[in-house]
Amino acid sequence: MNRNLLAWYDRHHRELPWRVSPGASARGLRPDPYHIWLSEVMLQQTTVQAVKPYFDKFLGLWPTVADLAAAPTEDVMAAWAGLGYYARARNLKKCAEAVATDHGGVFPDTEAGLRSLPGIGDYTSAAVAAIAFNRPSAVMDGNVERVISRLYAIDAPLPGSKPEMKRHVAELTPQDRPGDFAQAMMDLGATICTPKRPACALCPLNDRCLALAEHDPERFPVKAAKKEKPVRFGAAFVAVNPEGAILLRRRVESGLLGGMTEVPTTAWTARLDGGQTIEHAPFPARWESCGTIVHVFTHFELRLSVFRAVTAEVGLPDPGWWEPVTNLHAQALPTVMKKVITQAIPRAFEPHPS
DNA sequence: TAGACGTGGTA
DNA sequence: TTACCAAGTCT
Repeated sequence: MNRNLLAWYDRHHRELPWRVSPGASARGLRPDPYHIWLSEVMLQQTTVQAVKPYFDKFLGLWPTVADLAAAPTEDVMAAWAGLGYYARARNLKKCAEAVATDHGGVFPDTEAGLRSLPGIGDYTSAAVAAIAFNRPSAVMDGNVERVISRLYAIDAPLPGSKPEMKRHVAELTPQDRPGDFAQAMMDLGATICTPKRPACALCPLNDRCLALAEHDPERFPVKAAKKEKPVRFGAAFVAVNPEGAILLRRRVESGLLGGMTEVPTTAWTARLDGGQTIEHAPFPARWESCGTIVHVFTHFELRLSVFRAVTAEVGLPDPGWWEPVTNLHAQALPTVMKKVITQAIPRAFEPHPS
């Protein structure tokens, strides 16, 4: 089974910016642990395509973990803006600092050592240990869960079935080439053993897949039913001053969009109850309605009424600051806030003639 | 332990 | 268009 999978990986592995190809790996070339760690954190709940430009940007800005550890947190948050799950960026910075100060700038080379660092959980510690250090750790992400659940036709629903699946992964993981094995399982899940319409005819494991034998691989993995997504309402205020700057402020460090930049908004409530009016604007002004934007988060849908005003204000409000519209691209603005600002100022994020 | 936590792509 | 999904972690 491992021989089939690794032979398939040797021929069909994906070429990725952070990856050392299996041929080079066989000649003893190891990937940079910093690159592997950075890519793994970015890839948490995120697609390869979305990660690639961010990975390149981060390596350009911070070529080593020491550079990242020394960077201002606001710069890291701004560079991460748009990638989502911003706790990852906060923990990324904390982890880099821990590696720099507590580990002499060198990543721990064991699963347990990695697991103790901020933002590194069961999956990432196993993945970095296997891929960067060739440790035979049991690497299980969503791809591997799908592959395993089909190989063994596991009827018990996720996430309860995780321990059972992890035992199978551990038992399958070879002492030889464990890093390639982990990447092979994930590539298989991403390209062959896909959620919909898996390409079983091309699968190197199709001779031992119980789900295929049952003629319904799409039935796996079985998952617990999800809950309905609630709707929340609020208002957002885009103030433009005479110098062409807009009023921004920083969100608190924890929770939703923690540490990111926003325009002033009302609280986001479950009902349109009158708490979304211009009385809640950061200051009195001739606020004009610009319509609404809708943004869907993981656990709720947000509908924001957007207002715009041109003000005579140039002084520094407290809290907050005036940021030139021409410099918005350098801010730690999450996507929902870019939507709000674009609703009020349609060309705000277009390139400026200089 | 189950909920919080983003975003963009695909069918 | 709605629904699901993508290399999870933290509390």
